[in-house]
Amino acid sequence: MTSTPRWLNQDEMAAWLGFVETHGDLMTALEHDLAPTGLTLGDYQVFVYLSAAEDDSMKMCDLAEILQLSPSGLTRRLDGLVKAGWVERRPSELDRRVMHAVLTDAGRAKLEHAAPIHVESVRARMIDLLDADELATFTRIFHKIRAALDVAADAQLAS
Amino acid sequence: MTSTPRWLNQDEMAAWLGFVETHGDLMTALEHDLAPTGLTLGDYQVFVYLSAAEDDSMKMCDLAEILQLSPSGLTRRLDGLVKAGWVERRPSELDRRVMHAVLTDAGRAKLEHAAPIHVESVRARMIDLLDADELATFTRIFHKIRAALDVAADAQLAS
DNA sequence: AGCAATTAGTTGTGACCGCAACTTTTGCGA
DNA sequence: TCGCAAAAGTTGCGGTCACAACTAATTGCT
Repeated sequence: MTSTPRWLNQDEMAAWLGFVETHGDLMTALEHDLAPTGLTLGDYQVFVYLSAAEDDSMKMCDLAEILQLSPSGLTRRLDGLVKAGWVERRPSELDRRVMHAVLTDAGRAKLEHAAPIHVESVRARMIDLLDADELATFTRIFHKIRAALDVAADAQLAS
Repeated sequence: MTSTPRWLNQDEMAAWLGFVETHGDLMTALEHDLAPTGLTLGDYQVFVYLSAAEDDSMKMCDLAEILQLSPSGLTRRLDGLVKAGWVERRPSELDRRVMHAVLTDAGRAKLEHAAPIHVESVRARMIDLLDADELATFTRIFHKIRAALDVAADAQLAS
């Protein structure tokens, strides 16, 4: 009953390999650009989401989900940020299971210093390379991929 | 002398976040699809490049570069494949510093079993979602990004 | 030929992260 | 109200990987 595999043709292979191989190098370059600030990309992402949240504060579980991190992964990542004095843990008063991660003044200062550097890095290595059409197509493509992943996850859940 | 940072506008932010966030989920899904074969994506990539090479064999340093892995990273990854009997280490006869990684018969059988599963996974989660124009744009975008990375690396080297 | 610089690969060390197990707290159905 | 399932977070453990230091072999320059 198995049909012949629908192998990738040359164009499809080029798209796939270009994507996979370039992603790694791009992230390495961004990490390198950000390094002089003393932050990793992981640190930076925590700052971004916390600074965008109400009271510079988020529940651990929400933060873990948005960062695509396991609960234990987030615990360990926060350990480093707390030790550096950039983030505080604050127990919730409403639900004593919940911990909030809160950006400190030092953390906010660190972010404000790093943000222009990181934005310029992302622009120079990706965004500014694309014209308006390319940007729109790029966004649409990943939106489609995301949607398919979500559908598959729902189907998995329903089984 | 510092000018106002050129923050990302809404469209640019959507493109960037869509890319970063979706990549992680996509890779997780591909890893999950491949898991029933007993292979990780890392294992699979070694197989792909070895099977495409002359004599199913590659020098460690070439393999490390194409896999975007440090020398030590490749040593450890091969350790697992060798232990499983899928790959052999063979010293070069021309240069006694060099080790070749060689696909075994068991490794080739494993790849031939896994390949259709992985290809279907990549198609379902990405390639088949794109029309011809999108595929071409996608390829062109990552080609641009890669070229910019290479230029930057050359400039770094020349300094 | 002979010595220095380079190259290939491995190992020690430490960072990061996921899974599973566990504790504490909350929510819900009988 | 009681009791059990579910949820939040941490810790132990194992896997993966990069950096630095090291060994062995080759290349190049004199």
